[in-house]
Amino acid sequence: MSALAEPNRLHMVELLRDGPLTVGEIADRLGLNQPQVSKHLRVLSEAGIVEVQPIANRRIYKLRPQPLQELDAWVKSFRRIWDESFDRLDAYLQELQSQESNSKDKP
Amino acid sequence: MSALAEPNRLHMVELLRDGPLTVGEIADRLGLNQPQVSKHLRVLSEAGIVEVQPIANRRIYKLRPQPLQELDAWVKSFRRIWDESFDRLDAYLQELQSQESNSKDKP
DNA sequence: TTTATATATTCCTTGACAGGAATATTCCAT
DNA sequence: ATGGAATATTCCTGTCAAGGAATATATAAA
Repeated sequence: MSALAEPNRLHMVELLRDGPLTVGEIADRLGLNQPQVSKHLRVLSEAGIVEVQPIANRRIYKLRPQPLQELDAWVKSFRRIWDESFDRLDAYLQELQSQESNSKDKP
Repeated sequence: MSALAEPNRLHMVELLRDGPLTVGEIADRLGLNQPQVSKHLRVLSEAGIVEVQPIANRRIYKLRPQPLQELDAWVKSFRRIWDESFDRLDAYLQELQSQESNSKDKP
């Protein structure tokens, strides 16, 4: 997840959403110079977010599905927070209160 | 998204998935000391991921739905990458090739 | 075999950020 | 009013990561 925290890398991922691209193309479209793009792609690659296929001179990068699927699953685990109106604040307040009275009752 | 990049903060968010919690409780369950927890919560709060409700002495933190919804939407925009078998590598290779012959034809 | 193109790597510097320790603040209880 | 809990803030320090410039590597082209 920290690989996606860097803004330029996030942009790269969004670029690659529309299909594979070459290092140079990414650099062009994002207005970055080539070395930084290579470095960022290296990070994305080591995070498993991206994979590379060498074609002659160039290297074509494309997204790997798995990490996105995992992220999707992770986000889904929060669904009930907005699906049902999931507040639990009232419940929690009572919980707190009962804890306090417990510790008062048995000093 | 960079707010979630920090491992402890990610853990906090996962903790809060099960309901609101107090600063002290978060510190206990994650084995962190209180000042760091407050600092991380501040970051999460400024990122809009978390909101606070003061109750007497304590501050109860809970998740806000919106950022998670947005993240969900973002991830969904990548669905076709694994829904349909979305490779586009072949297409892209031909694209590359035609570009090259173009630049050769008009020197 | 030399030259050019595409990409990766290294070195350096700078800025941001996390953790630790100490302190400030706020509220409750006595 | 005073002491004590719960939380926030500040200061300091070390670490790490990003960007720039230069260079290395590999492949194609001449």
